[in-house]
Amino acid sequence: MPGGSGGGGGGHGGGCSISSNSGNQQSSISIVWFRRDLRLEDNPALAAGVRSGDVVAVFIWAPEEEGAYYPGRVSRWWLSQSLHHLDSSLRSLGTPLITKRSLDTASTLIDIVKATGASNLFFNHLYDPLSLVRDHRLKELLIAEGITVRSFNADLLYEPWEVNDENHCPFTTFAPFWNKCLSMPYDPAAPLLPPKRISSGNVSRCPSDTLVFEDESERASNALLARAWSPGWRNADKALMAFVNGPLIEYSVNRKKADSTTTSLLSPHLHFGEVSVRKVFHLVRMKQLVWSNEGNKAGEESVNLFLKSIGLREYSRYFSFNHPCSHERPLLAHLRFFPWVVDESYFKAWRQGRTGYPLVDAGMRELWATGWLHDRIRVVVSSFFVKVLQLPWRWGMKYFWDTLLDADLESDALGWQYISGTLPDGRDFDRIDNPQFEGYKFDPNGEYVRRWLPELARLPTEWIHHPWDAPESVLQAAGIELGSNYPLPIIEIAAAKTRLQEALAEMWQLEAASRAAMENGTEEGLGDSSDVPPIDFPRETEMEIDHERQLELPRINNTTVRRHADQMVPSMTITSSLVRADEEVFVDVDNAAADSRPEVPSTVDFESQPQREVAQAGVQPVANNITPQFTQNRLLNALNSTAESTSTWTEREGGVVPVWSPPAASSRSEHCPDDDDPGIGSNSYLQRHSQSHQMMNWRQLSPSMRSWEVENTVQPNAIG
DNA sequence: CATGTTTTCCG
DNA sequence: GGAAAACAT
Repeated sequence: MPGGSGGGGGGHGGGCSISSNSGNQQSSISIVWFRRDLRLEDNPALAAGVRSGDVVAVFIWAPEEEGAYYPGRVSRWWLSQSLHHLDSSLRSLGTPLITKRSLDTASTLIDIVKATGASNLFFNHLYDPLSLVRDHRLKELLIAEGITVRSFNADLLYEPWEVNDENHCPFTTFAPFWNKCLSMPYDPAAPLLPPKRISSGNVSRCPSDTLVFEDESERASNALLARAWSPGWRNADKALMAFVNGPLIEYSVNRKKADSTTTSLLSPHLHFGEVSVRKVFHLVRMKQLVWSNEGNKAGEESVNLFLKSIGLREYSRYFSFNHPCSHERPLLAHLRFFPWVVDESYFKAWRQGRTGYPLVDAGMRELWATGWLHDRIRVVVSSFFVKVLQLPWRWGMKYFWDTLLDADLESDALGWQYISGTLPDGRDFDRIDNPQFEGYKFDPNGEYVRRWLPELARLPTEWIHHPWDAPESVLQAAGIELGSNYPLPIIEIAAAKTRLQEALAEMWQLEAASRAAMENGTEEGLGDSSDVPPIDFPRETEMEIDHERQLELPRINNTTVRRHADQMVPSMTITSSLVRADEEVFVDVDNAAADSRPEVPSTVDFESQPQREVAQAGVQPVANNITPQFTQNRLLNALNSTAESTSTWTEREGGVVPVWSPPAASSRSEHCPDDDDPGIGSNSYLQRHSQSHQMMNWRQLSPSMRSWEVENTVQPNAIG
């Protein structure tokens, strides 16, 4: 094995636990670095800080480090609210939250160390590719400064490296993974209680920066979010309790509904770590026990289903950890050859909810207006995106990232790969779901469509999910003129099916050609050139949106260079100006507000929706240089700073820490570190080519790691 | 009640 | 597309 391993400073646990200045553990000062674990309850890093003495609680805002994945507007709104909440609760226990604006997290942390005299740094693990690399590097830097660094699992039931199949290999499909999680020999760690009080480190020389999460143009839209959501860990806990004691029991019977009233609505809370997934798990399992004793079949079923969705979140981290480029490249190798349709007008129609398929359009408008979508509808719109429009899934993923309140890189990457059929257990590649049928399945009475597509509000249920079949007289009576008032289907499903067949044929052809080229040793030619280049998110995206919304939105002036693709959400005004009151299209807002559970606003003014094609050929020039490539380069640069081509594990106090070093830097710097990953073949490909199908990931690069695993069955979260 | 037929459900 | 479940005969 190539020696050294990145964890040079680490070695064994003892090596890095040498505290500097204070001999007395009791009085040492710890930095507790909050990231996506914005809670006081069941927060192992915070608990460790409190236990070892004085605490300096820190949040660092360094969005530039996120590259292409600068958080979207609604996501930033949530973050700002959540931080505010965290700050107040920390203060009530005795210490403030220090917030810092930074371009380089590591050096900011070192500055804080110097300003406060801290000797420990505690934080909880993250599993997205950027964090894996950054946190590892940062850990080494701080250790080199003489700081004790410990990190913990606060986000998962089990760390990714704990869950393996009988051959000690990571699972490549969800079902066995989740079965294994549910039958582990030890339970997930029990949730920790919040500290009773926190002794504050001296932060007088460490002032907070004021963090700015929204600009003027965003304020109005953001104000409306507060109507529907309450960020913050205390509120997350309330939401959890409300769900577990309420809708959970009906979860299984309600899963055919498109509306949000029966979902947990926990995902944004979970994304920011406002609630511990282990707490969710334990609570839900208690319920399961009770219902199982009562012989409540439906209740048990509900719990299993709900836990499965928790499992998917868990799996998304697992997946990201094992395949650090999962947000950028398909897992199945042959998918690299799929000829995606790079058509920005399709993309635009999809974003605007003007595809001509009511269920899809309703979903896209809900997403646009509220930052929220029921999981079912996410599947509908994304599957339409990939299978019917055949747009590159990464565009869709990026749009979700920009618009969803619970945007989550790992979950969304998994979701889009699942939909795109790029996972071994993903959806069938060649079958297209028909939005018309799904419409009658998830929205049998058309209520959902009518709520979000006022222009179809008067169409009878019989035609609501396929207006193109409706007789002219019916359309007239409903005030619909297809093609002007509401679009005709952007693509016929039948046409989409044949087009998909053709595309797949082409994909297999290219794949075969590439493989042949490889075998002839002429991989230069086809192998390289047909490697899917990173797909740039269309440049004008954010601009178009601005233009189209300009009537009602205060907008950033044209010359401003937006550093990120973002959405501007139309104002949601409580109005009946557009739709007559007697039509009952809109839910009474007061009633909605009276509900104690957070609810998506149900009233929207769609006056702003463009009613005719926006004739706009001129694409605004915009410097949107933040593309996925940018991320890749960043990742690679970070990786290149550690020289060894090996990966290994390092056990440190407070946790097992993944240490990730890349394969030796290749000359193809534009590629992902795991670019040589052959991915997994389809079944047929797999049989033909049994060697190359293995999931090559960085874990397999290191034989040393294997032996480590065998020797150590440490529970990483066991602290104290 | 067994058997054939249609529908539903897939992570 | 194939298994399981619901439905029909």
